[in-house]
Amino acid sequence: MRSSSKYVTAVHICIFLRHMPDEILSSAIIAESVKTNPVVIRRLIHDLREKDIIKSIGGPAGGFCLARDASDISLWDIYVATKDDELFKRPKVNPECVVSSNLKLLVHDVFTEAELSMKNTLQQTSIEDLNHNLTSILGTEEAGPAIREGR
Amino acid sequence: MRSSSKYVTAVHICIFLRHMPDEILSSAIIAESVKTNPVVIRRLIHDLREKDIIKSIGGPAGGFCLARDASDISLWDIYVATKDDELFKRPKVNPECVVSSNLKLLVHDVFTEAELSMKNTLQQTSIEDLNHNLTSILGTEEAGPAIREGR
DNA sequence: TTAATAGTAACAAATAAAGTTACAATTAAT
DNA sequence: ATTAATTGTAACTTTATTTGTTACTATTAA
Repeated sequence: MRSSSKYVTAVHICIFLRHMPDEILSSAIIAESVKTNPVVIRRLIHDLREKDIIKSIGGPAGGFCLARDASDISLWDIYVATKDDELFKRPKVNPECVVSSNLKLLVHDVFTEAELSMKNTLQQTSIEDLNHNLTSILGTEEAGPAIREGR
Repeated sequence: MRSSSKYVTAVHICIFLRHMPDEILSSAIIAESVKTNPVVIRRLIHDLREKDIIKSIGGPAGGFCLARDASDISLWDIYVATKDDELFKRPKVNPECVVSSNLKLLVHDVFTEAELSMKNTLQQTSIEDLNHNLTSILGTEEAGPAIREGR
């Protein structure tokens, strides 16, 4: 996994779970698909569980599946669930400098507005939409999807 | 400077240069204000120079100033100048997985649209606007701005 | 009771970012 | 011309963040 690709990896996992419906997938299977460690997957899913996007089942034959309908999970929902920092990180404040000490206040409104305008776009695409597109892509290829499922 | 706060630091520098008009500020002075090393400032300004946002003057008494009118430098201009990665970083592709191998294609359009909607917002705020707001903030405080200029 | 799974903490390794040193190029002042 | 202060940039070091790993407890189906 590349640096801080948490969000896109979470999107990957959600599409993956939708694409293999009616199946409970273990962190090991998901980790194979993302090419990472099962613990990394369980950690990432922790955030998605809190927002009721993915649910987990314990015990043997346990694993993960979407917590609600894929059409009810938007890219914005996943963005909110996985973000832990501000969209634009600020350098540490220098109280000696009038620009630095007022910077947060100066940019707050416009940065908030920028994030909200992004929200309007990301809200409009659901995991169901993305899985639908994926199915179309696979359908137009010569070979059937089966041999490409790979895991 | 905190991790990857390049963009907001660039915004800081531009406001700082506008706030001290008719002055050529050295990387040492700017570094003091940002609480970092002069070389870090020169490196950051490199990106802004390429986009004609800041210009540099060599030799003794050299330094930096805005390359064009502050009202003609928007937060979007600075965003474009300083960004070096995609807005949402993707994990490395796993060609064995149909979701991973098609992920870029699946999210490309909506992520591009999200960035464009952000552009619409960031374009509307200029360095002139931010400096104007800063001046208002300082004006409403009890003490005059002079003793707060600090550097 | 067993075994396979999730949840999570603690730690290690890898990667990325920031800071530092050093020096060539430029240029204003003398 | 010489000097000195500055930018530009490369190379390297340090620090911070992210990712990966190990180890363990809790849960639960068989």
